[in-house]
Amino acid sequence: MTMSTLAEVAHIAGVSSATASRVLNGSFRTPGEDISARVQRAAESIGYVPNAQAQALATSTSGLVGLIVHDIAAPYFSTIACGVQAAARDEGKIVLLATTDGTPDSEREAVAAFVGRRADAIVVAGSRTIGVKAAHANAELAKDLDRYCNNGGRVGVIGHPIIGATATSGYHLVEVPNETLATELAQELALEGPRNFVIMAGPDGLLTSDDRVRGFQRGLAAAGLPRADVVRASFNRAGGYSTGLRLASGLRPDTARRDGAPLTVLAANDMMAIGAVAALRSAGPLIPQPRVAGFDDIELLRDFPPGLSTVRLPLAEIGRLAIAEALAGNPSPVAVAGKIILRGSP
Amino acid sequence: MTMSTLAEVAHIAGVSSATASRVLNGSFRTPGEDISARVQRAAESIGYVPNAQAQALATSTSGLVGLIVHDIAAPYFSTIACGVQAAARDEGKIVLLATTDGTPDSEREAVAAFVGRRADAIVVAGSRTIGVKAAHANAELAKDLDRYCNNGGRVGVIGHPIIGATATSGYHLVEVPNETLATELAQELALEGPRNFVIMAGPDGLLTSDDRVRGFQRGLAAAGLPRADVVRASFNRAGGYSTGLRLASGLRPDTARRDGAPLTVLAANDMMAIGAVAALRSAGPLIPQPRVAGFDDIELLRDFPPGLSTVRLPLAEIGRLAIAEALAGNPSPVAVAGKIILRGSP
DNA sequence: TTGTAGGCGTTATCAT
DNA sequence: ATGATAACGCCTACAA
Repeated sequence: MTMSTLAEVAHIAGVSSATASRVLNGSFRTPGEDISARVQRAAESIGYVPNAQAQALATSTSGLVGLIVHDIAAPYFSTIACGVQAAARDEGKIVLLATTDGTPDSEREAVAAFVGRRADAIVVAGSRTIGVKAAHANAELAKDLDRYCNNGGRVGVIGHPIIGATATSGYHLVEVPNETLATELAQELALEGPRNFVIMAGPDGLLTSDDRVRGFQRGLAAAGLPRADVVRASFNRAGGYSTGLRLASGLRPDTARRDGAPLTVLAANDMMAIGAVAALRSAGPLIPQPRVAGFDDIELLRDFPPGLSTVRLPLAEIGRLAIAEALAGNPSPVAVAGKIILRGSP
Repeated sequence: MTMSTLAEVAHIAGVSSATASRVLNGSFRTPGEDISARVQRAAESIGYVPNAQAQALATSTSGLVGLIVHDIAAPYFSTIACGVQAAARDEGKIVLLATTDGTPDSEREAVAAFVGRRADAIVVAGSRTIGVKAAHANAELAKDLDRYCNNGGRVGVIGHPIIGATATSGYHLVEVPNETLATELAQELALEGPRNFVIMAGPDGLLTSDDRVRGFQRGLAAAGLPRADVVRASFNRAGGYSTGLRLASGLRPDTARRDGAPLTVLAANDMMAIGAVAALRSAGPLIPQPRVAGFDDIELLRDFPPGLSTVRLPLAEIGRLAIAEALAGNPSPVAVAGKIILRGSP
């Protein structure tokens, strides 16, 4: 992996490397016409590609931005990544990707890798998890990010501030009104007639999930309904499927709720919702037919029958904002809007 | 973005930077116990994080791998990216992401950026497009990649070799039997009874799409059926939707095919398929009900009713292989297996 | 306008 | 075992 260098170009063109640098990478064309052409030709002839690492070292700006997600294969994150990528390209940055499964330890690793690369900004897209097990790693994560910020690094955070972060500048939050939107969705759904609600959530302590659960409960309360039971599983399709099976087994005709009102599952995200739908369907026809609502409005699910009621989040825009605000150094948090999407029959 | 340096650590610990380097980053613990501890403590105290760029410069190995996709938000690519990411992490590399929409020009840009960063390997995941418009850019792309290879770079390619590439080493191909699998799928589907087949494909010249179309036609021929019409659109849901609408309008009761056999759409990927399903559904109930088959077996679509017949590709494994083979320098191409998935009813 | 020289943060080759 | 010192490839005052 040894490629041609500026010095070689300069040698071929018969100029100093300073001059070569100026014509090839310098912003203003201080050099003269003829010499400039000579250098260009020399560079072209040997396929010179500037060593960005060396440039970064010399200029102390890497042109890199880091993106941390739980799982790039999940549509939620890949859509955010799309926005980040687009914005990064607009800014002439290139993106470093890390996936962490949401574990604070891998998040620390990812941050360390990005800081080591001297990324100009880091976007933390995945929601954090609080709780005793994660407490130490979270504290360390905050410490690492704080130090990065104090050294001039910018971090874009989606949804929730970094827990325990104290740096006074460098953090840029994209606020997502999860709780409010969840409240609205639950209220709308409560309007549709008598239902038995159950909430399908991610692990306790996963902030995004917790926000949405809280919102659902608030919405139900506002509609004069009792608190719903909360069943928890992993925050993805598999979690939705397994808890869906459990629910289905409780819905067999012989164990049907006495009031006969249909069940409505409020899932904390679309992936869980779709898992629940699949599980309920696998249990055969149920009467009354349960309904399922999700959150995020994953694009692929929009065509899914029966239509899933959900909350649309501008995911790509969220990603775009996270990186753009961070790079711009805009101090105040920005908020995005969501939209209740009511779909489906049964 | 100026952080503490090795020299600072060394100064605090009262040793030379060479020694500090050895204890902090050197593989073997040549230094003595006490001095080693002093350095560790010094590093910890100021939150020293080695500058990977400087390390890269000194060792001429960046620890970076590049990934080029058409669209990271598309499940096909995000699943591949997941495999790439996992394999990269196993190798201690970190991944650079670029999205190109499949245009050869952006692909060149991405390659240039990665080469500039001196990536240890580059994975080109998106299928290339051939044709007069792209000819020049493709040639340039091949030239850039060739040079990268000749300088010791590794490139992992998925599906098709780089068009016009001539470097004798450095390329590592993951073969995907698109044509064969398409043939099998078409044959299986032809077995299910009399149908009118139509092929829904991506743009002419998009290699992956072309392979699949060819395979479909071969399968139909093997089943004794005539060549199917090929309708083309963009290689995604939108393309499937728009051509689906066109098909639907040709299927109105008053224009029904005279032989009354149901229509089967062979879509060149799952996204087009799902778009077609949505379009056909939007046209209201049709008799006989058309069927749609896809390709890729996108995970989210597995729960989709009516079940889509499709071809399962081990996408994450493909990504993993592409990067692993490249990094390992394994000279011979590797092939992956696919699997016909028959699902659903009308 | 062009060239010279020093520095960016590490590693690696020497001596010591 | 440790410490100078020279690269690594580039940029940027500063001098010419």
